[in-house]
Amino acid sequence: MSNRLVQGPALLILTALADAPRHGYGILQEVAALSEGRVRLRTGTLYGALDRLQGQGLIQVEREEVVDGRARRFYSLSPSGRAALAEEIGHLRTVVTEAHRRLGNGPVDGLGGWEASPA
Amino acid sequence: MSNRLVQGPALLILTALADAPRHGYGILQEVAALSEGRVRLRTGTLYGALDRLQGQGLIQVEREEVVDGRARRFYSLSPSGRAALAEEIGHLRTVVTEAHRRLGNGPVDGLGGWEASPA
DNA sequence: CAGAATATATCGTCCGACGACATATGCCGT
DNA sequence: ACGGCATATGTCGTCGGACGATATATTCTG
Repeated sequence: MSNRLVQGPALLILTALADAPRHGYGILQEVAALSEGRVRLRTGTLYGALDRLQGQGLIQVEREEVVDGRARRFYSLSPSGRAALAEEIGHLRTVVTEAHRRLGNGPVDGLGGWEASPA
Repeated sequence: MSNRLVQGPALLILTALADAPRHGYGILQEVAALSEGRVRLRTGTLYGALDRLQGQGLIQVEREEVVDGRARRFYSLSPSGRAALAEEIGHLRTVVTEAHRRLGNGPVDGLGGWEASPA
C-alpha cells in the first residue's frame, strides 16, 4: 500500500512529455511554461527524476542527437508512463474539483460567515 | 525560490478541512473518502503534517473536545491556509487541464501514430 | 571578450512520507 | 468476560526525493 503516486516534479515532467518527446533542457522550459512560470525545476531535480522515471519504466530515451558537440537526449513517455499519468490526472481531477467546490461556496456547516464574497 | 507548494498529503488534508473543521481521525476518513479510497494516510504522516501545517500557520486548533476520555482536537483552515489551498488548486487545475488535453487527443507533433484510439 | 543561453551531470543536505509501534477507551459479538 | 475492531492521538527510525550548489562545454549575443 504505497500511496505514492506521480506527484510534484514527476507529474510536471510526464505532462511535459505527454504531447511530444523532449530533451532535458526542453523539459525545463516546458514545465516552466505549463506551470506559468511558477515551477522552475533545478537540474539536480530534473536529471534525478529523469533517471528515476526511466528506472520505473515510465519514460524512455527516444533518441540522441548531437548538434555541434551539444548532445540532446530526447525522452518520451512509455505506454505505462502514459497510463500512470492518466491515472494520476484522473485522481487529481476529483480532488481539484472537490476542493474547488468547497472553496467556492462552502456552507461551512451552516455558518453564515465567510472570509471572502462568494463571487 | 522554493517551488514547494502544498502537495501530496498536505493538499488532501487542507481539502478535507475546506468545508468544516475536523479532528485527526476524521481527516483520515475524509481523505480516504475524497480520494475514493486511493489514499490512506498513516498516522505518522497525518500528525506530522498537522504539526507542520500548524507551524506554517495554514491550519489552527479550533477547539478540543473530550468525549468519554477520548480527546478530539479539531483543526480548521486559517485564512492563509485557505488562500494557499486556493492557489495550489488553481495551479493544479491548469496542469490537470493541460495534461488531460495532451492525453485525450494528442496530435503528437503531426504524427499519426497513437497507442490508443482517439476515442 | 564577457556573459547569457543551451545542455547535461554530480554531490551533499535536509525535510517529508512512510511504516511500525505505543497507548487508551468504547463498542460489539461470542 | 474477553478478544477484536473502531476510535483517537502520538513517537521514532529510515529512506527517498527535492533542492541548492557546483562543474563542464559550446554557441550566440552584446
